[in-house]
Amino acid sequence: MQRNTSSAFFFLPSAMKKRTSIKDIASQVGVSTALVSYVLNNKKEGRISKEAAAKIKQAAIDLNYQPNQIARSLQAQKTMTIGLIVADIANPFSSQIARIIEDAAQKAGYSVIVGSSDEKAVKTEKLIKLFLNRQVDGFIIAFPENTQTQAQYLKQIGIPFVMIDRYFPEIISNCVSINNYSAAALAINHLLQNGRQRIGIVTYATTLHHLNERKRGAMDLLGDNSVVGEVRIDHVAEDVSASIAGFLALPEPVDAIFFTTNLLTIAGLKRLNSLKIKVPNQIAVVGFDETDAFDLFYAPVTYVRQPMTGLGSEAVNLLLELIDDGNLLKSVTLNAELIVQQSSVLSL
Amino acid sequence: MQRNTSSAFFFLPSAMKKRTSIKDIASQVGVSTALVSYVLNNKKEGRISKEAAAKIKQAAIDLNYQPNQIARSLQAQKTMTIGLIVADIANPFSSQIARIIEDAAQKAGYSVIVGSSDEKAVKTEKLIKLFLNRQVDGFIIAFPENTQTQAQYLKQIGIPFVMIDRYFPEIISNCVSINNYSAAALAINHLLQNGRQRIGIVTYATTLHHLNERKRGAMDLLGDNSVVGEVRIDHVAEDVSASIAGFLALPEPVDAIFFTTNLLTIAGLKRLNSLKIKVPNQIAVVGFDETDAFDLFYAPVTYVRQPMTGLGSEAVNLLLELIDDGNLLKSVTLNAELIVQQSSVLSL
DNA sequence: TTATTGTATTTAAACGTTTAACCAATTATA
DNA sequence: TATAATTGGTTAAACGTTTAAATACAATAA
Repeated sequence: MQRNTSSAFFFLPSAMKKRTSIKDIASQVGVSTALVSYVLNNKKEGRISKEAAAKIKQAAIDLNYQPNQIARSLQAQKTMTIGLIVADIANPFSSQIARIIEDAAQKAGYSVIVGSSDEKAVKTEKLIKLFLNRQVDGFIIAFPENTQTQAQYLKQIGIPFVMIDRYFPEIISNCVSINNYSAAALAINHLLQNGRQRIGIVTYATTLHHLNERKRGAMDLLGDNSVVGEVRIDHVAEDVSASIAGFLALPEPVDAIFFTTNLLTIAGLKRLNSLKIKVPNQIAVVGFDETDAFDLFYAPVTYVRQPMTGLGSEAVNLLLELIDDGNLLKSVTLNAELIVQQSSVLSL
Repeated sequence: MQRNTSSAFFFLPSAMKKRTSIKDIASQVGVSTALVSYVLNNKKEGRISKEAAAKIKQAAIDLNYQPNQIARSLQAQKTMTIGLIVADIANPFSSQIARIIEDAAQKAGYSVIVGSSDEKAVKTEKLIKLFLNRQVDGFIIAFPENTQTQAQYLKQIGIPFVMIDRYFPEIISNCVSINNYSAAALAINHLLQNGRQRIGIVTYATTLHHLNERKRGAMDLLGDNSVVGEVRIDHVAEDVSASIAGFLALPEPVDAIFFTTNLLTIAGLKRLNSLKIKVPNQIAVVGFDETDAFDLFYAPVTYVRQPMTGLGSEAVNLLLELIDDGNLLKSVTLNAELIVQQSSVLSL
């Protein structure tokens, strides 16, 4: 019985055809695998005969050769892969950043593997382990609360990583973020300049430094006039409603609200809608982060716009530098801008 | 001069510490690497002495051993990785799907590597090549226009893949999508039942079958009463405005508009806003796909809701089945539902 | 005694690359 | 003519796993 390749193929578990390797090219051309590798990688230029090179290149095309990146990674001890951990890839802030990082990484020949932490320390740790096992060359991470241990671990094992958006002031490490304090100040100053006196701040009940900087930036300007509503991350709708209710029940009710994240802003606007509170007439609103939703609100929402492209591309740049020189220590702080729309200005 | 490990470490290009391998465990315990592998993978149970097993497990913990998934992949010819190609990960539809796929894949021990095609055939092809080189075990792809060639190529090389959302009727292959025809019919019937007579359809000028099914589902119900505005994908704002202008300039202007995607809906609402057209009084609106923006519109938008979780998890399930049995041929069609809100109903 | 069976472990090859080191043949140099 | 240099290529090891097959030893059976 004759057993050609196609009958052997019959016995494969799946219908998947075997891919051609450097070995196949070598045996077809009648040279060593080393030579094939040299030719295909343009190494040892000039030290290889034109004919051999031509034959090899042709065979590579004929056989539709595609290098096996896994084998390459194993040998090079480098996977050309970046692990990205965001809070939730379904959140527009995360997905926009992810997109920018994807593009920037791709330009440098890197792929990105993404995971969502859901703001949970355990999930973060799991993802880090998982990505480490997959031998990523470095991480870009938006660390959730209480993950100092994980950040320290990464430092300890010496793998390159950059914190994005979030950071721990007590851990010196590479970081790309905006100046949250002044971003919040921007928002509050704008409200004050537009005649608002009592400004409510809605933020998360959290130890996350970047959010607390936003709160601090706002409160430092408001002094005794500031009122804060704190929202539990797993009770957003409920606690936002409660915060707003609290603001309105004050002897001197608020005439403006500053929300410190996009999700809080959206929840807040929904609540204000259902309370039939007119924006900006009764209450002025300033949000954080860009989303389509803000533009569709009857009074398009004024918001603090983070430089997403800057954040993403700087994070990738920094990581690549870091991969090159593990001892580098560098942080990038960008500035946010205020996009003024109708939700905060009576005259508009 | 003494050269201990820490001084050797000094010469590494980066600050990265070497990870411990199965070989390190083997030499520390004084056994072969094979035995270590057997123990750590719980193979050959009962055929290994308790003491050896215990010593190995302890050493693995002491040395903080983490298996190298790359080496494993090379040997197993399986990377436990899924390649996901979406139109644009920054689009909420894509990122929601991505999130669900990420979770479902993770449960099965798979990681996901994502790429955005930007609706371009060339980018799709690039990503496919890239992911193939990275030896993904299978693909989940939302194919853009004119990528039949790429789909055929995947079939030809025999790698498992499932089309999600988009599909080519002429290519028999595994697919997970909604019934777009009846989804559109759902929207139109609702408008008709609410007394709308002249209904404009805003859709992309495209050969994408799923979108044309939406158009067909709508037009079949409307017959001669239907008017269609077609939007070029790279001129969304401009062409949506033109479409709406066209609808209004008709001898018998439209009293309702059905948008076939989320981006079109958002662009349309912005335009209606700036034209100060009252929704639903002057024009009723039905959109497609869920987004926060719809709820923040002054008349929360009625929309066709795709079962995102269903789509994502079915896609993963199907792909896993396919990886198991490459000859399987199966498609999953889910139904969409209509979320009725104020944008389409006067009485609400 | 020799074979047989079991148990515990090792050997060695394989996965697909890359690359330092080596080798053979030809040409140039002393 | 011997030797060095150049040209064009090969060998073999390595990356970190897995795993079929071999082996070594002890206990049991014939």
